[in-house]
Amino acid sequence: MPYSTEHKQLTSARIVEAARILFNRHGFNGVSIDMVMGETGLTRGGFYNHFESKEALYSVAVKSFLSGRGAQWRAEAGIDPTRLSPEMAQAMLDSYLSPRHLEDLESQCPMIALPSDVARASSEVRSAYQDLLTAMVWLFENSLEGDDKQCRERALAMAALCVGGMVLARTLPDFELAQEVRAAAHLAASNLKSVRDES
Amino acid sequence: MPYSTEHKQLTSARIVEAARILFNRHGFNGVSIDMVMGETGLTRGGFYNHFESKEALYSVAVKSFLSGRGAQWRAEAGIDPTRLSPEMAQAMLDSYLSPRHLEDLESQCPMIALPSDVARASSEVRSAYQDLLTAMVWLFENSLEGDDKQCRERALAMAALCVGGMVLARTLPDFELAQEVRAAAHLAASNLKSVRDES
DNA sequence: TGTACATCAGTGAACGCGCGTTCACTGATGTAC
DNA sequence: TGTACATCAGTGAACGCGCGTTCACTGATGTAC
Repeated sequence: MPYSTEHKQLTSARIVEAARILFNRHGFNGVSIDMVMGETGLTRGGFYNHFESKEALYSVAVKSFLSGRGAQWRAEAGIDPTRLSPEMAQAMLDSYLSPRHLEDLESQCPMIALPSDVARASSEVRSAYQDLLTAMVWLFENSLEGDDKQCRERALAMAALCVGGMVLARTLPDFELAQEVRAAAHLAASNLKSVRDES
Repeated sequence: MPYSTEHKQLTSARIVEAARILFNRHGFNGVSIDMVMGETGLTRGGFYNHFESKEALYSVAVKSFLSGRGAQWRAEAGIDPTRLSPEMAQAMLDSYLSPRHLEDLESQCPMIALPSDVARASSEVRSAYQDLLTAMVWLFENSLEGDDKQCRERALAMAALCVGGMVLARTLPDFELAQEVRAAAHLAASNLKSVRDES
């Protein structure tokens, strides 16, 4: 039994982390296996000892965000999933819709970086992406107070503002306008925290 | 002077229209010059009589939406840019965030179809995309009533909900969840129509 | 403790394919006479 | 009206490159004795 099994797992993890960052920055088509393996300190051929295809890597890289860099984000923002409250929801919004997140091409949430790639990808990739959204909505939903149905509606709208606002801001070449969109999404999402009478 | 200049313009327009539909459906990388020209009823080589590059075509195709298929959408939704009102804003939201728009891969707004392609494209493409957003925000902003600053903020948030909600819904493999996101975005955007006291 | 061995992570050349772009050519068209 | 001509939209073969994937090989490692 040459090489411990941990050795291989560690290498896989390094590949995934390099891939997550590269995909975030350059999109699915903008990244080659060569780039990923080069960044990991390995060479092209070895890739297929670890993953079946480029697309398989992609879905693992998206999934890795939740427990990896995403967990770090949550910790930094002071979010504790066991003690949810409207203040916690606000902390998430402040972090997600922050100027810092808008500019962080490497460690941003993959939902922002890759939406149109994902919309046309395999069902495995799409379900990895959906897992991220589901987790986000769950956090919002359980942080809010009030009628259940309304909590869910507001949580979903918050998620749409978070992801949508950032995706949109990211595409705009005019920096000022991009920040305006981000700030408006932040304000609108914050206002969703408290209940209001519906039309 | 062989071939009238209109002949060439008409051909260009046919190429652009075929491209718009194909890009909408398959994304930038999913479409080849061959496909576009084939759809137009021409062959590969002639393309460069009309456009400098694939990316140049892309930006023209995005721009073409506003006055082409987008104008048709507006007409069908009963939107008259010369008679704006909160009801007009509601009509836009109803149309943009409709189940029909979610399923219309061909004629959907390009802002929904292509965000992550655009975020990494040339500045020409990005500015074409920004033009669409600016037009959309302008319509919302001038439809709303109340304090100027608040009108703009609400208009931007509405746009973020429209584009973001649809982009997000489009990526989700679970149809029910996708519709839930769309509906929640629609509700939240509708609520932004009327003023409310801010925190 | 030291040595032969089996395993398999990693190497790097090669394959095959798609596709953006180029280019020499064709032929339909409008113009000049 | 008819004919020769110049133009240029359109053709389709070819080029060149990048990249996902394959494959025969290498060599580092842990194990058996």
